[in-house]
Amino acid sequence: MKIPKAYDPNKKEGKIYKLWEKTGYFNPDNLPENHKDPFSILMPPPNANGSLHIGHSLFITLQDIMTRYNRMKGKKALWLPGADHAGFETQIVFEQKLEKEGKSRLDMEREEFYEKVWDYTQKNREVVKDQIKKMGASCDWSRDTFTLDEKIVETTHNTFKKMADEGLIYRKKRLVNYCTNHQTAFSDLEVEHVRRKTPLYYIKYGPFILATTRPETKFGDTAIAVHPEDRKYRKYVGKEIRIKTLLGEKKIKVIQDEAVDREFGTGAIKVTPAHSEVDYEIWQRHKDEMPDPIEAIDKDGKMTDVTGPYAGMSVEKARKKVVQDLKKKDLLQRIDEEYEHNLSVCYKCGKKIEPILMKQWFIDIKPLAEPAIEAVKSGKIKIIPDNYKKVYLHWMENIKDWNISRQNWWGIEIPAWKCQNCSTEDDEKWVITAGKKPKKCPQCEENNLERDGDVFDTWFSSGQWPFATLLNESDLEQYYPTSVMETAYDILFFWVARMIMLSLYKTEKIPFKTVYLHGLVRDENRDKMSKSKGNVINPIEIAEEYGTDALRMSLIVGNLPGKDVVISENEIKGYRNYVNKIWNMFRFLMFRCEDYEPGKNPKLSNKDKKLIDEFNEKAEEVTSHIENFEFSHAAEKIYHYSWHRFADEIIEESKPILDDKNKKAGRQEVLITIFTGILKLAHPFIPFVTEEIYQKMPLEDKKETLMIEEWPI
RNA sequence: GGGCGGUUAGCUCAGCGGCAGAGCAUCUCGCUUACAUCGAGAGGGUCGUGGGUUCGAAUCCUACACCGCCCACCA
Repeated sequence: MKIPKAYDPNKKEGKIYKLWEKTGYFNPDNLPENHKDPFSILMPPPNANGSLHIGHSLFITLQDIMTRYNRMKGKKALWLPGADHAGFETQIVFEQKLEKEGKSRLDMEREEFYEKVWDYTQKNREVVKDQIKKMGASCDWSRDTFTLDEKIVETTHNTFKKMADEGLIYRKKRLVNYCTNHQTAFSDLEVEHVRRKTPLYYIKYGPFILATTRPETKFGDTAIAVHPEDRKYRKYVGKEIRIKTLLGEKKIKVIQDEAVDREFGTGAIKVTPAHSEVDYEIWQRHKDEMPDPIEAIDKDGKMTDVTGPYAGMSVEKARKKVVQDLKKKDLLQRIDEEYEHNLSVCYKCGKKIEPILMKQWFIDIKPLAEPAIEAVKSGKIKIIPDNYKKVYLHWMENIKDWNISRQNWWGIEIPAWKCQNCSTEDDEKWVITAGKKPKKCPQCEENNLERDGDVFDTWFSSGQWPFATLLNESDLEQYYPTSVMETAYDILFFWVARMIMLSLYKTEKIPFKTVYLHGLVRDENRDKMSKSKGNVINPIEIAEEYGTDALRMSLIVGNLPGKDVVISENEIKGYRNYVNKIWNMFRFLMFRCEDYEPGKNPKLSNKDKKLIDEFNEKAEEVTSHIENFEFSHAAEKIYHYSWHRFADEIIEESKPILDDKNKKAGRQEVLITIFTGILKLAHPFIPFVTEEIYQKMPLEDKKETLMIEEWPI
């Protein structure tokens, strides 16, 4: 057998993956009969709107390690892959693409746009699929699921209908986070807060001086609020006072509310329920003392008609003008330019989020949160690392109703129709179905129904991923609840928390037993990788240059749960060397064991036996690390043992022994046994090179693939 | 404002009560028929700071400093 000096991953990996696919063992239904107990992981579906990045490689590697390990352990291992339509995100990516071509979504009908995005995602899906394969993922492609597959859409609709029937869905005009740039509302999670310096304006309101950063919202003022214990304003409380405004005189009531901070500004604030979260809540508490909210800003971020001469102006322009005019009319006391506060911005475009009153669909979330809290508190769901348990519980215990409607085109449409006959402005009559358009309104019995048009927050459907993907009965029975949910810590609330709530609600079972959270991948300078910084490591290019196995090792060693992982090309190069080292151990063995016959069981010396025992001890350690989700330690141990113990010492010591006719056979047996053991232990981490070698090893009872070999110990 | 994590060799990080560790990088020597993508060897650390517990502290407690992250309605 002629064996090249260096292992060339690029030449081999594609072929090896094809071999694995050919065996069919990625699909647990095809595994040999002795694989009984199920093990299941659902892949967090990568977005079908771009290509694989290093973060994907990380989770693919972690999940593949768990899957391959459990498969070798004799489990009926299922790793179910998928792709995410990623509603809002994809719409933006696609709109940017259109913009580059000089086109816009608004030039076409909604159906046409939808079809185009559909085609786009389907193409991308194929690209991503090939890239996942390139990473060596041993997932079951026969169960590959797209988040817009019929069964997922149906499930989503069903859940919505069930919730609506049980009174957990409501549609209400409420203050929502609205991005005037993207023209959609968001849930609280899509809003980011940035620290900004904003001028704080002190405006005269009759006898009051009120501090605000947003003078342009003054047209929406419906009260002045002071703290209940603040004595200095006591004489005004409960009274309507007359004030001079830019639009003439106005009467406004003074109320008391705990939410007012006496230290802020002058201790009295203007209440603008239509454009501020705090103020909205004050209004909720004082409805009988205050008029209805006045909307001064519309969905386009323009001033409304109630603002008189300012109507139609953008918020920014209006603010400048209002400040100017206040000065002119001597209504501005002073400006504090040094004021710093938190500004809400869109997580995607970074532009200011405008809180405005809108009708949206909400989930009454508390009833869902309670069992989700219990599941984690009781330990039925274990979170690794465990400090995230606290983070999860804190969020869950303070959860707010979830706005699930988005004003986008790309996504799953909300199955709700409004009866045009029965609805009034204040009292809308909606018909909610499990997907199909209703024939008539149950009230007026006529068909004058109009679809809502909004789509679901993508996380509402992905939150149902665990049971939606396993819908056929035998899968649900065997693989649900799944064994592990492996994902990044930054989507703990977005996704993991929602999966727990929605799964418990719909199936009355936990969706997974363990949540393993990994960190973000950073460059040598600990910077987050981003295209604009130019520090991205493209996993596909790296895999082509150094091999997927090397990339996988570098992603795993030094990577602890919940912590960010730093990788560099230099490090990857180091693991490329390691992979080659393994290759050369194999080369040495083949060179010196040409006359080795498997299955002969030669007599072993005491020293030989000791070496085997030593390996078994190592294998036990590695196994226990994997069982405890300590993949970094497991990989490091295999690395260290195979290189610095097996190659540096055992092989070196064996050289003279292999020259000794009497001891040779026993030593060959030992070396081959231990090395085969190393291949097995290392397989989940570096599947390609180990498989390539395994295929060429002279072994008794050799399996079709190392993938289904028995785990040592 | 609340919470979490971190601070150990040049870099990335283990170790978490008993002689300071690994990988990468650096330096020296070596192309010896497995491998120069290699081998043999070397240098390099008051374990963030102060206090405490202990026979013994990188490890436990406590205060502080700095870095990072998350949550939060401070207008």
